[in-house]
Amino acid sequence: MVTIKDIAKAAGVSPSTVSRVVSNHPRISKETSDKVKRIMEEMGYHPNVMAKSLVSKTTRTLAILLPRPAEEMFQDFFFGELLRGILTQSTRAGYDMLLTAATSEQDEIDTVARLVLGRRVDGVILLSSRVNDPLIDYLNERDFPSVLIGRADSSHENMLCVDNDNVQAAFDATRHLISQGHERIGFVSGPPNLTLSHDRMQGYLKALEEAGLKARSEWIVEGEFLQESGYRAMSFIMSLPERPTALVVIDDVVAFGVLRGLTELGYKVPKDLSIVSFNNITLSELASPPISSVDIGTYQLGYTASQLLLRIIQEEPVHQRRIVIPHKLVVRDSSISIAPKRS
Amino acid sequence: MVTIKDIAKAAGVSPSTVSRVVSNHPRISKETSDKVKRIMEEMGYHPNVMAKSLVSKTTRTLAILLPRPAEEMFQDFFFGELLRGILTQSTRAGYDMLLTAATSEQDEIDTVARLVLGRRVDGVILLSSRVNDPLIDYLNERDFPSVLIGRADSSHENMLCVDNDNVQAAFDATRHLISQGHERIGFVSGPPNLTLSHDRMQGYLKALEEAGLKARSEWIVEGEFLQESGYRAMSFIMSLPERPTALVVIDDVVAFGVLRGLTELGYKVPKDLSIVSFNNITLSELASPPISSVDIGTYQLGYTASQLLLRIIQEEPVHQRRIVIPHKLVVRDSSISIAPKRS
DNA sequence: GTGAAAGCGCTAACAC
DNA sequence: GTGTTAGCGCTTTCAC
Repeated sequence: MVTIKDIAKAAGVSPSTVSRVVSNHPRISKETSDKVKRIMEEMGYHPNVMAKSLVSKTTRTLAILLPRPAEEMFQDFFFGELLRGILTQSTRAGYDMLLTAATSEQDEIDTVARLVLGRRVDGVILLSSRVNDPLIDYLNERDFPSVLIGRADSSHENMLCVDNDNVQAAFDATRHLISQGHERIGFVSGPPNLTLSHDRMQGYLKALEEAGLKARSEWIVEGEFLQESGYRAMSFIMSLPERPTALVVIDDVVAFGVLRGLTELGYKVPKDLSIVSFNNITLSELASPPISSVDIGTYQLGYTASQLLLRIIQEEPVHQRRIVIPHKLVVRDSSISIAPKRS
Repeated sequence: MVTIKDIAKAAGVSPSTVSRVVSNHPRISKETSDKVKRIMEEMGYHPNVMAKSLVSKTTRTLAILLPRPAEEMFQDFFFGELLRGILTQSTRAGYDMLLTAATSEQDEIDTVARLVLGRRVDGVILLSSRVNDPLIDYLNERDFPSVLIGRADSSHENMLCVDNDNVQAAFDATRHLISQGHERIGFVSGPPNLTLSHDRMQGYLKALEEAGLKARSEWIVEGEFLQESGYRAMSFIMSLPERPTALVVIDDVVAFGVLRGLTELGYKVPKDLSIVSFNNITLSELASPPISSVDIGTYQLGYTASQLLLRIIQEEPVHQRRIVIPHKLVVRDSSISIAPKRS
């Protein structure tokens, strides 16, 4: 392994001079600089990252903290897109990304403690936000540079967030169904401890209320971000004596489960049941029928989060503690009523 | 930031004793150990990762080198599953994962040089293998611990690989179509510089040859791992005066593009064209009709690669330089002939 | 402009 | 069992 000393010796200068050449120190003569650079090239010198960060106290590395259980996330295709957004931005800025997954709740805190207190990374990006998230508490207490993709609950007002307006998004989705003539609309939600589930539920309820429609608790089903979850929700809802004519579904993968179950049972979408969901992954366009979905700007969510985090780390001024990425409802066949239904 | 010295001072021992306690050195008295541990707990001590790796010359970090362009990979849903396999195993072993993407070819070498020569990571996992890959040369020359997910070409015999038997997999897929009565079978391939494309092409050709069927060059189309690529391939093939009755497609996403195009044009699958593809992502089961696909054990591919790499790093004996993960053809509606066709 | 020296936080001989 | 010392590869005052 060739070190700064080896270069110094070969160039007949001191280690500090070599160090200065590497970091483009202003008052270093062009000659020495050129000579040292040539020798570095010849000897294949590369600075030792660990030694550098030991003294500089920065790592030029960010951590991505995967939600637990990570399985769901990976299965959800929009994760790849999110990752791509994060990676593009941070690579461009010269930062590396560390991917970490925790297994248990305790392990989650331990992992982040190791990264934060062990000065392993300069900042973290949190994916998915739960109500009363202990991780957010931990990071907040220590003032560690971090940004959340999602919304922090009210006890964490000063947490940096990149999020969608999920209340509005769900409102829009529900309004759309109402505009198609539906009056009996159900909601298939995700895990109740996620702020995401909570927000979308609010938007759904708000739209119903504004339209003077009543929400019925048996038309609201909670589950996971998994296909099976959609399948189960569908089974339950279709077994009700009084069924909704349309469904707002928390996630495309879940909607796919609903769609699949309906098809198996011989129901037609949108004729028997209309569907609108969220995230607009490739899958939703490819389903048959194609699923109407709210595009949440996944790539931009990741890209912006990474950008915001770097701004904090580099102590640049941050104007807003919460950045809202715009959403857009993409209407497809799954929610277009040919003949609007009446209750 | 609380360091080993602070603990030493507070406990009235020397820094080395604290270091020994941290690393569970055998000959340290239970009393001091307990006392030091208690104080560490109280003061919230966590070892500085950088300082530790500077002296130990290990980082307990592995790099995942994303293929370029990474976009394709991310869009391909099986990437998430692969990542999950890698992450599960390495997290279990106490290693962190660094995710890196390069932009240009030169940048690719620079990136890996920085990681390798800068002692940033202990090993790398390469995703996707190209013919004559300069990265593999680079890593090989320096004897740097690395594992390739895929097959290295013949000039890199000693590269560690975790792979499928892609020749056999494509052979199986093609045989299946032949057994369904097809005699005119086309192949939609991926980028020609990937060993993967090459291997699957070989298997396809071999199956045709064994069955005494002739391969026709206009029935073989190369593209990317993208849906649009499948769409284009479909357009081309369906515009031929003499068309195949079945298609082997390099990847599920591409097959999806083919399927989608066919549906748009009013063709029926499998009646007008049968399809078999590879990877068996969730999508293939969900398509209509569901797509027959070769399951390549994606999770296991990632898990095993990570395991093998750690074995190398820890200098444990490695019995085989190439581990083959078994594949399995999952037959679905897209390739089941009700009425076998004759040319 | 460049060199000498100290130190980042930790580990690992070598003493005793 | 535990302390002392040197040093991992680098940066950064402080001299000159």
